[in-house]
Amino acid sequence: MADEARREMNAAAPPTATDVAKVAGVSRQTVANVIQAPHRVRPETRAKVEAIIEQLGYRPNRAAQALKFSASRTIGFRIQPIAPGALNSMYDRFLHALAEAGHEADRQFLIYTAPDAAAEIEVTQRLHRSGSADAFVLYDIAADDLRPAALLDLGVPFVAFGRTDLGGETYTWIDVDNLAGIASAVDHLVHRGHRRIAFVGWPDGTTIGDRRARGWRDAVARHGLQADCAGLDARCDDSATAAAEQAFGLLSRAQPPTAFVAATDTLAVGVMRACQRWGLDVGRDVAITGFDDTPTAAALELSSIRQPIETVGRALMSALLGEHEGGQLLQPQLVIRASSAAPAPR
Amino acid sequence: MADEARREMNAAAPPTATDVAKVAGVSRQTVANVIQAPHRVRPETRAKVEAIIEQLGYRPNRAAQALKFSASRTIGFRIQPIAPGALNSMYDRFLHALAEAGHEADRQFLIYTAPDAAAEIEVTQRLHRSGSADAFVLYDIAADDLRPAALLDLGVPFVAFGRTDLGGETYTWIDVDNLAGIASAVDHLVHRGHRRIAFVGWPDGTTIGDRRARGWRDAVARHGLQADCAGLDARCDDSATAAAEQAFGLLSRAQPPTAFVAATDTLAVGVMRACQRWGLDVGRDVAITGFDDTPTAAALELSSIRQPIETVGRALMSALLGEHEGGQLLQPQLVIRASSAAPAPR
DNA sequence: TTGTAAGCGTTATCAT
DNA sequence: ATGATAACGCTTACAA
Repeated sequence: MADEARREMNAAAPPTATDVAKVAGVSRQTVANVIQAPHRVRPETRAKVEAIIEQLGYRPNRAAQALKFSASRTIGFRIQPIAPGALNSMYDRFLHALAEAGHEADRQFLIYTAPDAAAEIEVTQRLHRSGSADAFVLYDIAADDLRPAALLDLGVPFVAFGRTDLGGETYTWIDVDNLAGIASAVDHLVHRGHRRIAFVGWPDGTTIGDRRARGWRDAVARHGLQADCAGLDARCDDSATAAAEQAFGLLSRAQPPTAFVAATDTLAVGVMRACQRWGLDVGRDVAITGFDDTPTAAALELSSIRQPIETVGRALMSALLGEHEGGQLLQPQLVIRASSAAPAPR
Repeated sequence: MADEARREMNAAAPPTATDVAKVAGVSRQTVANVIQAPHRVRPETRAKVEAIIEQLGYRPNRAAQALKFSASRTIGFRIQPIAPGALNSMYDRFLHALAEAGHEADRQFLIYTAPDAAAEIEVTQRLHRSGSADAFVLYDIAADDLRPAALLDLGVPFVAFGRTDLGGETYTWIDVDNLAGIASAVDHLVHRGHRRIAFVGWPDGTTIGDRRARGWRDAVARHGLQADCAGLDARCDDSATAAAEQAFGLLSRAQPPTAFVAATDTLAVGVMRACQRWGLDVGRDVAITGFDDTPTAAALELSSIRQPIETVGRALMSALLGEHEGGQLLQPQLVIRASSAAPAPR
C-alpha cells in the first residue's frame, strides 16, 4: 500500500518552478535565477534551492521553453522502410550516431515517415510550421533530388547527408567520398594480384551509384587494367537475387573475373551466393568486397568499405548548430576480411 | 532575386493565429473557433478564414498546445546500437510501424539513447518530467527487466513490447508467442519428414530465448521425437560465428541432424555457413529455419518466423491511447523459403 | 455570431 | 540579492 501511495504521488503532474519556489520559500523568479544566473543568488539560498530542485526532480518544461524561445531544439529525421530485397541499411547506425551527437548539444530527434520526396516536403513544412522541429536531416539524396531546392524555397532549415548533382542550389551537406572508397577496394585487390576485377553496381542515374561506378572505372584505368576488365561492369537493382544473376553472367565468360567489387553489401551477398553455387571458395578462389560495412558484412566475413558514420553524425550536428556551412567530404575506409584477404588465384 | 526575396519571406517566423486573424480581418478567437468549433462561425467568415489559413500555411503551434494541455502528444522510443555479431534487428521495421500508427493518432515519436536499463530509467524520467514525452514504448524486455517496475514506481507511463518473467507488477504489454512460433517451425520440418531436428538458441536466462527453446522442446516431445533429438540442443550468443561453431559440433555427431531450428536469423545464417562449409546443399541436404524474418532471411532464401510487427505497433499505440490494458499475445507466422522447402533427405 | 480575458510554465526586463 | 510584470501562442470559459 505504501507502494501504491508513492505511485499515486508520482503520477501527479511533474513539479514546476513554482512548486520549487513554494517548497524553498522563495519566489519563482529566484528559482529561475538559480538556474539561469546562479552568480546573482546568495550561495546559501542557491544551495537550498538546488537541493529542492534535486529532491523534487524538477526539470524545466520543454514546451514552455519552446514557446518562449520560438525554438523546439528538436530535429526531424525521416525513417524509411528498408528497400525490398535489400539486406540491411546502415541508417539505424546513422540515426544512433546523430542522436548521440544531438544529446550533447541538448537537441532531440523527432521521427517522421513519408512515402516519397514530395510527401516528405509536405511533412517537413508542416512540422516546421507547427514548431515541432526546428530543422531536418535529409539523407539518401538522389541526383535530381527535389528536397533541397524545395526546402530552401520554403524556408525550412536542413542539412543533408549526401548531395544532388545539380549544384545549382547552395545548402550545407556532408558526404562520404564514394569514389575514393571504391577506388581503395580496387587498389587493395590489385595489390593482392587481381587483374580481372568486376564491378556490380546500380543502374546509372543515382549520385551514389554513379560515383561508385566511376570509382571503379577510374581506378581500373589508373592501374592500366581497362583491357582485362572490359565488359566486367554489371548493373542491377539493390537486391541480392539480382546481383547473383549478374554474377552468374560474369562467371560464365571465357575469362571470368577473379574479383568482384560490389557497390553495396546487399549486392556483395548476392555475388557471394552466386560464387558459392558456382563451386568457388570465396576468399580463396575469388575475392569480393562490399560497401557500408553492415553487420551482415561482418557476419559473413565480407570485406567492406566503412563510412565514418559517427563523424558524419557529429559534422551534421555541428552544421545544424550553425558552426559551418557549405559542403564537407569525408573519407571512408576499407575493412579487409576473409572474402578478399588471400592472394589472387594463379 | 525573386527567389531570394521569397526565401527571405519564408524564412520569417511561421504565421500564428493572430497573423491569420489580421489578414482575414477578424479577431484571433474567431480563427480559433473556425478550427475548434466551425459550426459556430458564419459560413462565409469560415470560408474566408479557412482560405487564409491555407494560403499562409498556418499550423497551430505544438509547444503552445503542449503547454496548454500539459501534454506533448509525443512518445519516447529508445534506439539501441545493433548487438556486435548480430546481423540485423527488426527494430527499424518496428519503429516504422509505430511511427505510422502514431501518425494516425496525431502522436509524434521522440528518439533517445541509453547505454543500459538503469540509464534508460533516468532518461525516461527526465524526458517525462520535462514534458518532452508523455509516454514510452519499451522493448527487448529481459526476464528480470528493471524498467517496468521502476517506471511504474516513478509514475512514468509506458507500454511494453515483450514482458518480464516476474509477473509481480502489472503493466500493459504486447508480446508475440515465441513458443508457438518455434513450434510451427518444428511442425513444418516434421511434416517434411525430418526426425533429427536440432535447436540453436541463446543460453538460458532470457525470456525470449527461453520461450523459443521451450517451443522446440515441447514440439519435439509432442511429435515423440525426444530420442531422435537427444543432445541436439546447442546454445550460444546471438552471433553468426558462434552459431557456426555450434553447428559444426552438431554435424560432427554420429547421427547428425537433418534440420536446424535457429532462435534468430543471425544464428540461422551461422548455421547456413557451417553447413555450406561442410559440403551440404542447404535446402536439399539440410533444412534450416530462422526467426524474425529480417531482410537478410529473404535475401538468403532462409525460412523464417515472421512477427506481425505492424499489428504489434498498432496494438501498442492503441494501448498508449488507453484503449485497453493488460497483456495481449499475438501469433507469428512461418514464412517458408528454399532453405526448408524440400523433403527430408533419406 | 463574435470578442474579451485568463492561464499553461518559462524567461527577460525592470524595479526594489 | 531578490521580487514583480510581461510575453511567447494556444484554448476555453464567459461576456457582449
